Amino acid sequence: MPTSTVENYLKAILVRSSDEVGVVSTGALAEALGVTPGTITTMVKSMAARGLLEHQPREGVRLTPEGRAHALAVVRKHRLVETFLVQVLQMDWKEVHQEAEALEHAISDRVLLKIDAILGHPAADPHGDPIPSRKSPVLGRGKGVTLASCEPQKQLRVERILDQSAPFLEFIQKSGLMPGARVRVRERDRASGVVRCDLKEGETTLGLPEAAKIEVKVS
Amino acid sequence: MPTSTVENYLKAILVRSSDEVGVVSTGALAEALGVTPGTITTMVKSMAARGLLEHQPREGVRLTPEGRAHALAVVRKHRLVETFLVQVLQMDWKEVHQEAEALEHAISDRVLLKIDAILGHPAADPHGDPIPSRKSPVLGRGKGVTLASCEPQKQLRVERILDQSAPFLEFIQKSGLMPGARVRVRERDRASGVVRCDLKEGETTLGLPEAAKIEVKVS
DNA sequence: ATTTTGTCTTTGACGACTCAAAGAGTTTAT
DNA sequence: ATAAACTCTTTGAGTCGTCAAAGACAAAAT
Repeated sequence: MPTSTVENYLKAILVRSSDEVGVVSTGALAEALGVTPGTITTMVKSMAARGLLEHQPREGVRLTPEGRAHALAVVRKHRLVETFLVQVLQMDWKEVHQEAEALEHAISDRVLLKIDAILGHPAADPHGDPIPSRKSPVLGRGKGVTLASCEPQKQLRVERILDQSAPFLEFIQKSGLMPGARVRVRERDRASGVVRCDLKEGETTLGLPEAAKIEVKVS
Repeated sequence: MPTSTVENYLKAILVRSSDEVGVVSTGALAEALGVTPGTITTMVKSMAARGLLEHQPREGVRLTPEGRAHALAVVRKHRLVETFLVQVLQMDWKEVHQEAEALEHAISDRVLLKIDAILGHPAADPHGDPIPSRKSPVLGRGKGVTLASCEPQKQLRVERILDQSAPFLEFIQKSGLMPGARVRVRERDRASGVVRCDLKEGETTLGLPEAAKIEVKVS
């Protein structure tokens, strides 16, 4: 049974292996996990020895089917727990990511099944991130249109928030841009790097990089 | 912040320091925690250095106020989680102890507050163990009468089960001796070591050591 | 083609937790 | 009172996850 450290490594690799080959550099992992590059090399070697991933020295790392399956299970746990914390325990939207970060390693499959059932087998968590089911290799990230890339003036619906940091989520909450909200891009100015949107509660303004973290759908 | 290992040591000491002085031998801890005596000595020294307990070599160990407070917080977490798993997640009575053993180290105080509120601030967990509140030094164990020590023929009510092992809990469940159940000792035979009880569902028989694990109250 | 720069790996070390086995202290028995 | 038995501590060692610093490699610049 992998330790929670190993589970965090698996998750970090999975989330960052979006391209076809699914290779992640050890440097990117060091950055993501907040440890030194040497630590990554050491851990990666031991995980490779355990069959969780393959390591091409100086190239990068790729999950094996087993590693990938385990990583997906952890992500599933994380997202179901987040959903549970919001819907059942009524916790604040911007706190649950941090809480789930700890709980995902402590919750058994038995408990997870109960949670999943109580929630009615949800397809997405409170940030709009899809919840992988027990077998599907789902994990699309940033495939869709965002507030930075959509056509202006169209009626949109917020689908997903691609940044779980507390300050960003707080801004989202304050401005009413949470998943499900209706929104329309009134004006986007490449020169000033500003996006101005209309929504029910009024108007809001944000920078282009921030707008790129809000996935939307024409509605 | 203590690691979960340290929290388990604290809990083990608290639960075993029932007498006045509150001293626990390192041998008893080794037994309880399933590690070798040498390991206990080492850990105990480092915990003493951190101010969580006092260690009289070859005498035993006693929690400091700080250690005791932390131990109580862990026990509170454990018992609230157990109650939550049974009442909200509808989990099986005999599974929740094991689950809570992991969750008690991962759940934040924020989440605990929500759980406590949803449950309506319960005073006891599903086994009848009292849930310490944030300040009270409550932790009586085995103070009351048990099926092995009560007067026969009296109408009793099961208060508390003093053994969380799955096989024992299964027996309790099967025979209907769960907390709250009405029961009467029909006959107790010291020679054969057998206690025979009547309850609504019929009759049940158990050994004296087992009967001593069932705390009751005259009703 | 060399050098520089940047990234990745190796090496030596440490803290937390653990064991096995040897040593020391205390209690009990004879 | 001395030995035997029991309990506790010490010592040496191992695993896991980590760092700092030194070394190796590859890509980019001159």
